[in-house]
Amino acid sequence: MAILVVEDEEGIVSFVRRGLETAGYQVLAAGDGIDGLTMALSPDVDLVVLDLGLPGIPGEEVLRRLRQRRPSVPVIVLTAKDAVSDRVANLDAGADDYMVKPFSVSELLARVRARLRTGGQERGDVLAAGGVVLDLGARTASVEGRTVNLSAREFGLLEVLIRHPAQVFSQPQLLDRVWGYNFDGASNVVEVYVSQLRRKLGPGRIETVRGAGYRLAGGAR
Amino acid sequence: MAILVVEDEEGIVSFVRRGLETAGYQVLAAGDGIDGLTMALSPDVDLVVLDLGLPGIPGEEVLRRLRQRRPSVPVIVLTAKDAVSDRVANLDAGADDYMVKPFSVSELLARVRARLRTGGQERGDVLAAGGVVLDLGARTASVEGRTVNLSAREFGLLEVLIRHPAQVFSQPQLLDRVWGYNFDGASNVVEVYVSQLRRKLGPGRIETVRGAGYRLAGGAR
DNA sequence: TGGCGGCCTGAAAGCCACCTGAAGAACGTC
DNA sequence: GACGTTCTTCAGGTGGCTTTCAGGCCGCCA
Repeated sequence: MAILVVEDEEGIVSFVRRGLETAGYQVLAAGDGIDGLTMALSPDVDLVVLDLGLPGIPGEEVLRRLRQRRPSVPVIVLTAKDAVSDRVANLDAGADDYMVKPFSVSELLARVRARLRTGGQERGDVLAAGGVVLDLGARTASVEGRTVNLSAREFGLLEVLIRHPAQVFSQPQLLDRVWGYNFDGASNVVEVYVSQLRRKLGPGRIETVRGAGYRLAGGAR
Repeated sequence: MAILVVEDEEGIVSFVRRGLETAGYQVLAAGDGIDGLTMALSPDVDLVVLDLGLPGIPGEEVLRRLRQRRPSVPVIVLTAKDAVSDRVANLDAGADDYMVKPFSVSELLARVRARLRTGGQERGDVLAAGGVVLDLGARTASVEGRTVNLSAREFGLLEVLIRHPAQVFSQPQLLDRVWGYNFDGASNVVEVYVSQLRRKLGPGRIETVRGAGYRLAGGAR
């Protein structure tokens, strides 16, 4: 886990650095807003500790720009002010948490942990196979990083397939698992939904095994 | 202040209990992970002392599940291991503090006090996600700096959603978490409240996932 | 090569999940 | 007890999703 500290006071940087490194984090530091913003845009940075009292660009501006480019990275703001209105203003501006100077290292650590825990990736189980990623908690799907909108049935069908990559499921099996029907042979719903899924996922993701059923292509991608 | 001790060794339980009760805390005890998890989910419990060397469910699993349901409760972990990697692993897994056996009662008390001081109120009194800020103390929400006041139900619903940004919750799940119904089936209260919340928060904050439930829109802040 | 059966897919109809205004019931306050 | 607020139920309306249907395609086999 890499944490970026954007702070101009040398003393605070070394003091924070020691605490974070002891707790097992990798620490990067930037002395002003420009450097801070540049470094914060790197995907290697998992969390940002940002001082608002920076020389040059105001910290609020750094925060705003960072939010535009990387909306999901947790940011903990350091400030000297403690008015409630400031607090709310900062949270509105995109900070995830807020600390007033002076602060203790243990307090910082607690907030870092809390942010990496909840703000980071609190997602339910994520399934991935054949270049397709299914987030069961957020109910989203993506192919090669591209987000795909799925309806309930489409999602259910893909979930069954992705839970058992490369395994072939017959139409009756899928009808049972996805639709809950125990009966009825005269419906081509499965075919229709496979067709729709293929259109959304792109070609080559779902394979037909003639006379047997369908499977998710499991190959390395 | 009620503290839950999850520990299978009788000796340690009575020894810890005596220390905590002398210091004025109310003490609950559980002998295994299942009981521990059940009791820890009660809102009466203000802090959890968790032994990782439990019979049955591994303590790490208890910790993980507890974090999903009650992200804000402070947890102090007891363990026999002292490797730095273990320590980091536990903190990442959701522990707020960490003690290696054997330990002294005074050390435990110091850590309990520290946790109840910082964790008790500081954390979790303001939540922010998806452009919405929830002030748990004032029971208000604000969107883009504009304050909106919410009724109890509205607040409860929004709190569940904002604690798990981008996660989709089904109507039965929300009925359970916000209304406490175990089951009903024929009610559209959730729909009505989502509708009211949308009116107050403005469009685009709460998304409907047809056939699955609702979620707080993440991303753009 | 022709025929058959399994599979594909566009389009249309029906359904059902969801939305929302309104009204009555429950609650708290004075 | 009267009032205002909040909670819940109800009913009508809407749109997206699901399913069916029909026609065409394609692989397999005689």
